[in-house]
Order: sequence, then C-alpha cells, then structure tokens
Amino acid sequence: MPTGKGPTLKEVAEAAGVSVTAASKVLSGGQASVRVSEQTAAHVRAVAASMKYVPNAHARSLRTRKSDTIGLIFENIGHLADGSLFNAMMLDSIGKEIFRRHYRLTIFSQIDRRYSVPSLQDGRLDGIIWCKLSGEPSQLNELKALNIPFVALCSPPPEWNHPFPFISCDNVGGAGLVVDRMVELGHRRILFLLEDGESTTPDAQARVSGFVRACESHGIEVKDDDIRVWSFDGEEFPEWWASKPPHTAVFAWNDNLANSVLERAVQYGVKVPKELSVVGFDSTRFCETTTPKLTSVRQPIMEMARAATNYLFQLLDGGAPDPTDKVFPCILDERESLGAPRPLMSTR
Amino acid sequence: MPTGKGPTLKEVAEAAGVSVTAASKVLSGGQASVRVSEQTAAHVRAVAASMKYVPNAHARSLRTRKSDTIGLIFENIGHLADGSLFNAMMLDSIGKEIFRRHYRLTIFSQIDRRYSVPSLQDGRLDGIIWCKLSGEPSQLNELKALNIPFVALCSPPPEWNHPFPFISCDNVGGAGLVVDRMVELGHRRILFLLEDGESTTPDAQARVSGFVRACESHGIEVKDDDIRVWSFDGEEFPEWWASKPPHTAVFAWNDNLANSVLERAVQYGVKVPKELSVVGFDSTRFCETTTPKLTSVRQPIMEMARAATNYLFQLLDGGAPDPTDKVFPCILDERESLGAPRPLMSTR
DNA sequence: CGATCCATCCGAAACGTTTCGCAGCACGGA
DNA sequence: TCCGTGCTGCGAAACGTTTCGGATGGATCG
Repeated sequence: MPTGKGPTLKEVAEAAGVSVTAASKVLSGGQASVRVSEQTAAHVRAVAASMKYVPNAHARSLRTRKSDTIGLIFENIGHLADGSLFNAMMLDSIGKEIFRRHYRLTIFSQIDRRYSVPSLQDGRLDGIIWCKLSGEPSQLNELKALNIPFVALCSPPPEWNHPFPFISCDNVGGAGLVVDRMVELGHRRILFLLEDGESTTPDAQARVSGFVRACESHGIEVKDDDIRVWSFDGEEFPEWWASKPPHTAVFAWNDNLANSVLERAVQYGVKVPKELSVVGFDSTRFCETTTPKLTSVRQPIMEMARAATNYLFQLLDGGAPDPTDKVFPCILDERESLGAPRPLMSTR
Repeated sequence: MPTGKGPTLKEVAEAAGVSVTAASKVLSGGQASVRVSEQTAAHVRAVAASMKYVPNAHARSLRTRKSDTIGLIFENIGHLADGSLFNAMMLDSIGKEIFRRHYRLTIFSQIDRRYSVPSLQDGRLDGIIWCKLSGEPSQLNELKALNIPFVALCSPPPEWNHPFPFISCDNVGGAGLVVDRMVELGHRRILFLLEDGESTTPDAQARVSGFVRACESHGIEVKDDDIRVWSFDGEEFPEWWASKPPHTAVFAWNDNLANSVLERAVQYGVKVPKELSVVGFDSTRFCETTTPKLTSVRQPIMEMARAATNYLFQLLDGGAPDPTDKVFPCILDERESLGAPRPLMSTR
C-alpha cells in the first residue's frame, strides 16, 4: 500500500505563512465568521496549488457531516447487461444529474447483498435513491428507520403508507395506451406476459392492472389465460402456440421479454406482425435491433431521474418538500411489430 | 437535513461499562496489542446491537487510512445504455468481485468530468480501475502521479511505458479468429468497420492490426478501402453499397456497429448471410436479438474482471505484484450471420 | 481623546474512531 | 521474597479538517 500521502492543510498554511484557520477558509469556501483578504487568499491558493494539496475528504466529512455522495441501490447490477437496459438508462440519467452537482455516486446491488441496510447510515451517504423494488417492501421499512434523505424510483407498493416519495411512470396509463391502440387496430384477444421473478413487482402489477382496466373499458373480458408468467428460457412458447390460443397480440411487460417472444416467433415460423403482434415496455435500444422493430412504451426516464435527484437535493439543502408521489406519463413508440390482426388459427 | 445521528462508540462503551479502547477492539476486530475476554466481547456486542450502533466510516477511515472503496472510471456511463453492453457486462463482473470482498464501488464518468484526476486522491478511494481508454493517454499520466493502486482494463496504448498493468483481451488474436474463419469459408474480400470516435482507441487499433495481420497471413492484401470509419447514423451504407464494393463480409469492431450494419442490410434488401456476412465483437446480448443472430467474438469478461480486482487487492494487502500486462484469449461465438460467400455483384 | 466598530486573523476545541505505550494483576519458577 | 510473564485493560495521542469565540490593530465617529 504505497500511499504516499500529500501535504496536509497545516503544512500548506505554514508554507504560506498564514494560520490553519485562514487557509481552511480560503480553500474550502467555508463560514462567514472568518474573513480573509483577497490578497492573502490568492497567495494561499497559489501555495496550495504548487504543493498539489488535496484536502482529506474523510477529515472534512467527519467535521461537516456531509459526504457529497449519493447512493444508488439497484436490485441487481447484472441486469444492466442482461435485458433490462432500462436500468442502464436510469443509471445514465441519474449519473448526469448527480455529476452535474459535483456529487459522487456509489452503487449497490441488492442481490450481492454484502451490505446491511443499517450500515448505509455510516455517514458515507448523503442521500439514497432506490432504483427498483423487489417483492417485499421489508427493506424499505428498514430504510425508513434510517435518517437519510431517500427517494424511490419505482411504483409504490399498494396499500403501503410510505413516508418518502415514489417517482414512477404511469404504468397503468402506459399499458392502457397499448391496449387502446391494439383495440383500435382490431385486436380483441390480447395476451399479457409477465417475467418469471418479476411478476410481484409493483411496477409489473401496475401494468397488469392497467391492462385489465383498459380491456374492460373496451368491453373485453380478461380471462385467466390472458395473463401469464413466463421465464425467458422456458419452453412455454411452443406449448402455448400448440394450444391454439385465440390471441392475436402479445403485450410483454418489458422489452427483454418481448424480444424472447420475437425470437420464439422466428423459431416457430410465426410472422410478426402479420400473424401475431408483439409490444414491449421501456423502449430500449433493443427495440431497434430486432426485425421487425419492436413497438414499445417509452418512459420519460430523464425527467424521472431529474425529479428524483431534485427532490433529494432539496432535502439536502434543508428544504422539506412534501413527499407526495410523482407519476410521469408514458408515450407509445410505434415501430413495426404491431399491426392489424389476422385470423390466427386460419393460417395454420 | 434531518440526520438524527446514532450513538457514538464512547456512548456504547459507557453503556457497556468498558473502556472505549476495549469497545473499539471488539467492534472493529482491530489490533493485537489489545485483548479482550470473550465474555466482555459478547457483552459489548450485545449492547452495541441493542443501541443500533453504526460506526462512523469517516472517523474510521481518517484513522486507518483505508476507505474500503474502489473507484471505477468509465469513459461514459451513457454507453452502458447505448450500444456498448460490453461496459455493462464489465460493470457487473467487477461489481460481483468487489462486493464479494465487502468493498464499495463508486463510479465515475470521464465525459461528465466533474472531478479532476488529482481529486481522486482525497482518501476516498483505496484503488482505481480504469475501464476504458479514450484517445490520449494524458489522463493516465496524471494518474501515474497519484499514489493510488491502479489497474487498467483495456489494451495499453502502444509505445507507452506504463507503470501499472493493463488487462485486456487478445484483440489481435480475436480479430484473427474471425478472419481465419471467414477465409476458411471462402471469403477473400473483407471490410473492417470502425466506429466514429472510437477508431483511435488502443483496443480498436489492436483489432485493426489483428485484422491486417491475419489477412496478410492468408495472402490477402488489405487496401485502404478495406478499413473504414463509420458513424452509427451516417448514410455510408447505401453509398458503400452503391459503389459496388467487392467485399463479401463485414467485420465490425463491436456488436453495436454490427447491428447498425444488419439494420442497413434489411433496409436495403441485402440478405445476411447469403449475400453478406456480418461479424461483431463482444458477443453481447444484442447478438441474440437480431435476425439473423450475430456471430461475434467473446471476451472472457469475468476472468478479466477477476484478474483486475485480484491484482488491486493484492496491492492493497501490501503485496507488490509485478505490473506486467495480462492478455486473455477470446473465442468466436458462431451464430447465424456468418456464412459462405456468394458472388456479391452478380445478385444485383 | 476615548469609545466603537470593522476587517483580519488566530488558538483551541471538536468531529469519532484506532492504536501506542503503559499499568495492574495473578501466577509460577527461582 | 523477588522477578519475569501472560493476560486484561486503560488513558491519551493521533488522524486532518472546520468552526467557535475571542483577540488584535487601525480607522471612524462623537
């Protein structure tokens, strides 16, 4: 550990011929009780620069009780590379906002749970952004006990009286957009597809209920077989196909799952969108790489990230904004995988 | 900022009826000079738990000069969501290794350059992993001046005598695999494609030289027109196509660019791989979402991440491993986009 | 000329840990 | 009885900042 340490503030002050107090004031832009003439200040700055002085962040944080660092808690950073490009887009947007404010960003992965929630309170985090809600809100209950400014970037768990804001897209409305458009094109039998392991997520549940609500508003009855949970690698598709289902369209809860459907469609010779329409959610770059290109629901990620960080920084500035949830509207990115229905069975 | 602080070590010690020294020893597993009976230790631990004591990380780091945090410097975290899924895979692999060791991970984005390189030396980072080398190695020169354990996860800039190890895949050999296989299938005219803005990267350059070397080893002369720099959104493809080029295969420097080629091929009615073979690099999930599925070169990312973190932690443990570069072999993931050549022009 | 005030600066305390050096104590061997 | 030794424990210093309260000297005002 050859950590050749740099000069300390005391050494800089001595070299500049001023007190430690004055040097601190100059180099940290600190409190008003101490004032230093501009001439002295310039001199101190010059000396500090020539000595390559960089203040010790721990000492500073110990005193000021601020760390200038935001924690970002993902469910699984592995998902960044898998299918959930949505999380990667979120990371990008949040990063931009945080870096813009000269803060640092520490990331956590719930699944690699090497941290305990209470340990988040060790002083190294000024605020926390919770990026994905896995099944049970128990961890959020733990977090509530911490006294750290906090915001969640997902749909709130239903019937849970939360003491911090949840920022999410309008999953219900977004799902409605898809159903409305499908119905407009003539579809009456739509399959909603959930991902294995994600189906209990509030976000997924909200999309389900949006799907159901929209169907009902069009007078379409949603049966049990119209909402199914699949795993990516499962063999459900041929089985489903062989069962001669009445569906003319599939609405997958996210783009990655929609991709799997497209893949299976190619595999089994089903033409999209001629014989089957497929729609995803999140409008990630995956939508551009498939043939046909995937129609999908786009969340205003940048706005959501901005809202979350803004809220957090307001809290840090001492303001206490009301912790009401914020819901952002989605839009439908129509590409190629959604079309008018054909009589599905007759083509066989 | 309602940071209701928790109890301090002193308070815990008083409550347990022991000295601060003893409490510290028990709760931090510290130095051998102080020894505490197991009975006392258990009591202290119980009291600390009941008081929900969480040690202040800044105070600890100030004393121990360790922060248990590794910094990960990306060129642009936005690329995680764009095309460069490779970076996302890297983040995942590195995260696993770092979390496994109970370290934290802070990420930086060179392009959102809100930090200065010297400021990395403020004590908050025990080590640094540099994940991507943009054009000029000037920043690495700055880093050399810092006294922080350091490792780079990319190809080294040529002719640069670096004082820390570079860990990379065998770009030269990986490119060779592709050329060898293409030639084996009968291709004699291959176009190597670089991405606009990445072409000066050592990694890209290594792939170029691997391409050239392999071509020459097969007696294929590489002309100027056989290596080109394209931007993703440019209109080069139709122009290139209209120029009746002799190429029967395209080798793109990464998967994202290969995807763009596939997209253009669909757009202009060129059949892949019948009329044109396309191969990428990195073997990301994108390769699975396209039709046809993309043949690509896979880097052993997990091994590379492990090597990088291992090296770093060896350094932290006081060992001083020799800073020789490590190069990991690639393998070719054959999928569907590479096939035997057809006389390209005759099909028109 | 004395009182007041302002601008500039300083010494010392504080933040919450870890660790150095020393001390008490019981025990056994000489 | 004396001395070393091994175990347990403590007080105090140290880590490198920021900030509180006070101090100095000179200018201004009545």
